[in-house]
Amino acid sequence: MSIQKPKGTQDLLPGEIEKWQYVESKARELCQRFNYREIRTPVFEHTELFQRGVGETTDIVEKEMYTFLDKGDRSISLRPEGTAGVVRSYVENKLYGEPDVSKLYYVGPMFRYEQPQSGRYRQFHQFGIEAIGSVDPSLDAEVIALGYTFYREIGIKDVTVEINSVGNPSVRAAYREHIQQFFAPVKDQLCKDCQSRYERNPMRILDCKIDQKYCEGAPTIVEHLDEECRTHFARVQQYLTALGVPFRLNPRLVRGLDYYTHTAFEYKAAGIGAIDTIGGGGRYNGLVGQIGGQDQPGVGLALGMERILLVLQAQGADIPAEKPLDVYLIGLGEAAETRIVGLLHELRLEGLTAEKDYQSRKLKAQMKSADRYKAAYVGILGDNELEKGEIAVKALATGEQETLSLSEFARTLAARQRG
RNA sequence: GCGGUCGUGGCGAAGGGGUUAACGCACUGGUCUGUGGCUCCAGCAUUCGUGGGUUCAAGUCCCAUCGAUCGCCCCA
Repeated sequence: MSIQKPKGTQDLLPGEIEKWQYVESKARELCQRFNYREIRTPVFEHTELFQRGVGETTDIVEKEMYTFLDKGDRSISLRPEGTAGVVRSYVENKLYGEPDVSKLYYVGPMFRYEQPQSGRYRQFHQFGIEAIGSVDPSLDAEVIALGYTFYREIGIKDVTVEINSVGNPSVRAAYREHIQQFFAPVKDQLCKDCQSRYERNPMRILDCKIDQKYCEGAPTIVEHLDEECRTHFARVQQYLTALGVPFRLNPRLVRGLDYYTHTAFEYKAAGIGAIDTIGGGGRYNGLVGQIGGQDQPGVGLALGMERILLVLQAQGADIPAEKPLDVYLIGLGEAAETRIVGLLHELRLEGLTAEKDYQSRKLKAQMKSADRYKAAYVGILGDNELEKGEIAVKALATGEQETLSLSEFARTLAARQRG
């Protein structure tokens, strides 16, 4: 059997790739307006970076990483998310030495070893931003607003923004105990998953679809925030309102990465089957220090490209397709075919999109081909035209045909197509 | 890691033990000695994901395996 692509990966072929290019170009353009600059970091890093950054006990690190030993016996992992690498680079390149907040964005592949399903792949792509160097809640709000604006501008409808505060480490430790106490009496009635969540990540029980009945009246983390956390969260909400970003408080929102502090948020939209999260992020004060830098607070987000495209498709959004051809050239006979090659190049140098046949097909087949390419013009050159120094030019849309002189052919069509 | 469904030409899809594997789309050629989109005609799978088994006989039944897809966990 022939070789197939690895499970959970995809080939993005012409026809599909245009959609990616559209979404990516919108992302870059938006980042420029918000003054975020691109950063490209390796797709693999030392495994330790993710263990320290993402967190030893997270699902991502525990069971989803592509980890291997390289020839120097170093443990290497394909990046499962973007933040750790960006923060590592921030530290390694001493970007904290710069006077302003570092506002960075990235677009690229991430890797997680999971069973694929709708909207989930082993190699998937994220567009993300990171703003490092400030605790200002207006920065949290800006990050959330950028994501929201992005969805709006590429044409996704009905995006919901959910926010929560997950406090700081000491708030969270205290809250964890509260919630364990709350569920302790019903612990044995909880579903199998929640029984393990009880130890590992009790906040997740609140998210469970099966055990909702036991969740009523459960303490929320928001009720347990200390003064500093509460103030920060309130300010973020004020700024979001000022920015015109509608949001919903979700006291049960918990993210799967350990590094979040204070603000956590997710974007949701329907259209990907069982999955509705299309992006998320939060603040990560403490992560930079954990990775070994002089401590700096940060906030960021990551949006799933595949999920964006799935939602766009589900909503029937029209995404720019491939561009039609300006000119298709047909040469009849050896002399004409030779001349066609030069003419084709002239057209291309003039900036037009031009093509010819490479399969020695009949005139009729070449016409069909031009039609498939949606060519605006077909140039037909035969012996009789060649003798007169002319070329027959047919406009496919109208069927009208004219004769142009070979010397001004390229310039004439270029002028028309540019206009 | 676990569970459901599915794997037949470039694509969509019939066939559910019996001699030559429907049909549609696309494609190629002809109808039209140098002009596309329409019509009509012709051509286009020594073979049904892979491996093994049952049988006189296997796309068709059984097992395994790989893959796709959807779901669980978790998330993008």
